[in-house]
Amino acid sequence: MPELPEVEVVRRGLAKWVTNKKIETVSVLHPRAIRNFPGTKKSFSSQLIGQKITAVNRRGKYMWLELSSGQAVVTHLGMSGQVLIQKPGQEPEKHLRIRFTFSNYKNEMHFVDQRTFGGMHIDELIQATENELIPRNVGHIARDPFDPAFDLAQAVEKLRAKKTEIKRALLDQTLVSGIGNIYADEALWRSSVHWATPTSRLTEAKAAQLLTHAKEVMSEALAQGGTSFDSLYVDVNGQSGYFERGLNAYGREDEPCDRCGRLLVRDSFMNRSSFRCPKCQPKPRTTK
DNA sequence: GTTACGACCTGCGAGC
DNA sequence: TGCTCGCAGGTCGTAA
Repeated sequence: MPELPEVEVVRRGLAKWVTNKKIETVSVLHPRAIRNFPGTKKSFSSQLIGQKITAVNRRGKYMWLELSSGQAVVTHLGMSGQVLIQKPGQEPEKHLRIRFTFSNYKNEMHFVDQRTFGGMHIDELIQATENELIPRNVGHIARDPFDPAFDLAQAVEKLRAKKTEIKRALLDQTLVSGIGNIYADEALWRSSVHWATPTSRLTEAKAAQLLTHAKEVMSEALAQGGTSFDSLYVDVNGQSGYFERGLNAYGREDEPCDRCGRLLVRDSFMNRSSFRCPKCQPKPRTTK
């Protein structure tokens, strides 16, 4: 599933291949892929044709192509989205949703998405700070730990102020962005914290450690090209990452804990899974 | 205002 | 062999 490291791998690939390329055609093949765009498929295309891509940026799991018009094509990969650079004339992918061609680049850019949780829309860029433009609809997303302007102390304060369980807070993109289910479980394992621990019970030091571990594990994943469990996450060339081998908790039910040897367990959490070591990450006595 | 939870969606694997 | 059902999970809208 694409979380921050996976999105960053894709962003880097796109920045390399599509910066300064001029959009010639845009074909929307599935309406859900542009469900956050208020116009039609035709108006989506017509607004983009002739525009030059000037940069590719990211905040958390949101990525956007900056355009010469001052607008941006905002992209979220959802659970199964991919952005691929493909040679023209190749057999289209089964779940190809949007195809871009360029007037000054022979290859095509394909947005492919099996589960259609991802999508693209066109947005206006607004001034976030003196030197920073972000799409209007990304304004509510907090800075991620890789952002040079990320403020750890402020993030710790926001996290502890939230009256909820720690994992729910880690997944809240308005507090800290980029962390999804996999890296939340990994950060919690590294910090020996149970997912249901109330945020109010975390000391400042523990909350800071947790966010530091989240950044650490995502940095390691990024260095290995991201985490892949299947063909659903690949870079712009269709290559999978290797970080699955580096995971200590996620997806490792009934395997021994790398720290103490106890068998890891899987809990049901928010209609999804949470993996932990029952010895290193015991259930808190109270969840209030 | 804040928090919790269901819906969205498709492919795969398990179970019958 | 073929069918049904549960599971995967990020985001958003709605209910409490």
